[in-house]
Amino acid sequence: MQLSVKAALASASPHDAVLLSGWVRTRRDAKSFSFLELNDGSCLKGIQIVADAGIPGSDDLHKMTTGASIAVSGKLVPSQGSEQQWEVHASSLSLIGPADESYPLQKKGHSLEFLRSIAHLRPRSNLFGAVFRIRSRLTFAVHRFFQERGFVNVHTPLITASDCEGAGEMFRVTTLPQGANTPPEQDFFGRNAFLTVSGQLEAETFACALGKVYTFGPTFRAENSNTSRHAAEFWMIEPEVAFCDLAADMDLAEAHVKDMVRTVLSECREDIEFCNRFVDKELIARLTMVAETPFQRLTYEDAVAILKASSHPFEYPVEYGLNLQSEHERFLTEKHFKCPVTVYNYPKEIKPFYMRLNDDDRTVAAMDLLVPGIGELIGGSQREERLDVLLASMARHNVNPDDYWWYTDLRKYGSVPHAGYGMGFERLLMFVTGVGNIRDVIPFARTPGSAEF
RNA sequence: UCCGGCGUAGCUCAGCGGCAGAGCGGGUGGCUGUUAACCACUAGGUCGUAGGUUCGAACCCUACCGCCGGAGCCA
Repeated sequence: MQLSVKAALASASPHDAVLLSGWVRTRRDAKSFSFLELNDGSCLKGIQIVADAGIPGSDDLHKMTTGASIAVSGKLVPSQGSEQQWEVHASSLSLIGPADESYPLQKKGHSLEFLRSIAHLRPRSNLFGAVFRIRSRLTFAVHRFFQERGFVNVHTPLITASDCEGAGEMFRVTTLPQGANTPPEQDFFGRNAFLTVSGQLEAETFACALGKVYTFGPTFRAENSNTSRHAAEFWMIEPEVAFCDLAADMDLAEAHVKDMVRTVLSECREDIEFCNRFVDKELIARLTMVAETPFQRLTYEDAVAILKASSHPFEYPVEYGLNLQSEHERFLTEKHFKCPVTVYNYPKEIKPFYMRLNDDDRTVAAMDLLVPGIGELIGGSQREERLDVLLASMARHNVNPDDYWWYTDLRKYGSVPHAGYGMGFERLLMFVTGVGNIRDVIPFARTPGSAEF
């Protein structure tokens, strides 16, 4: 019977004939037999293979070094060793693909920086195996969370012609030859085109038809930002809900974060425990707190008051009308409240044109959800649904309404209050694994000056 | 893009003006129901690149490249 290592380790009873295949992590030879640790990626742990000298295939044992791929058939039996419940007594071995002495992964730990330089091999390490199994499970959980609540998934375009969505520099998409000075009318789309920085505006059109929608896909930013929390290509989750105000939007965001955290705690336990042991010793305690504690919620104005009243020495000034800096956000969530915090109602001057103007005429219905260790995990808002107010806001932000005729149309035909937010999927992964660099939670990171693999 | 730090063996690092080093990993041999096994031996180097200072540079200076941390922008 062909078994994954995960299935073999979870077996309830011995088995006379099993077949496993995977990669050798380590081998220890005795005179008359060898121990092999076999890992196939199905789970964190490997299974111990006991191979007596002389069985079919044992002539190749010396080639079954760390990194080699092999197939093993034999019996699944209780282990005599104290560190595992089951092991396989091999009846035959088969070397599938050897790995010579240049194989770069050792049995012992490597730095994350080195593993980044061998991104094609790092999923074979314990940490990256765990991170990418969690990433997969969380991808599934995102869809489950929204589908269970009646949301419709929308595939918004990756190529867009809106050239100023207010979310940073964009990559241009063109088929024109390099250096050509051809007008955009002669380009592939008959105009300038770019990789999307957000599916929000398109998602709004679908929310104003299907009610509750979400997008979950890659987005692109051509910002030259060189930090551990930014990538040029990253995945974003963007729900958009019709007949929804900011309070309900914040409720959804909080439920969403809690659901993601509970998912990894219950469905990725072994991998999360590995992260807790080797990445961040506070991880499980923090995630448990997040799953169980209500999030704090306060206005931007109250947040500024708290920051001004604190004796904490901030590098940047705190003043109403200025953006909260990273150090301010982290003080609120890590030091002051010691739990996730949602800050809402920001001054209209520091937020984009599409956010709904509040009755005070000074603030917009925006919210940022801040979490310990990461800072901003979610940014969202109630959208401006009143055509005249939206047009005034566009004018204030120097946005040409003609470029957004389809967006303003939504306000002309059956306009409704609606709201949504964006959650960076990699930021979420950093938060639930404790991994400190975005390059280590995405399979092949694209950052300024770096697109190897 | 700005500020700071770091580039020495496959990996992690020490050496900081006078013979190029250690641990791990690799190879060879031994030993052992072992499990980051253990013991012995052994191979392995353009000290990031280019220039400069000096009798002499891995070490001091300059520029560039790369990486890391922080900041800005944001998710």
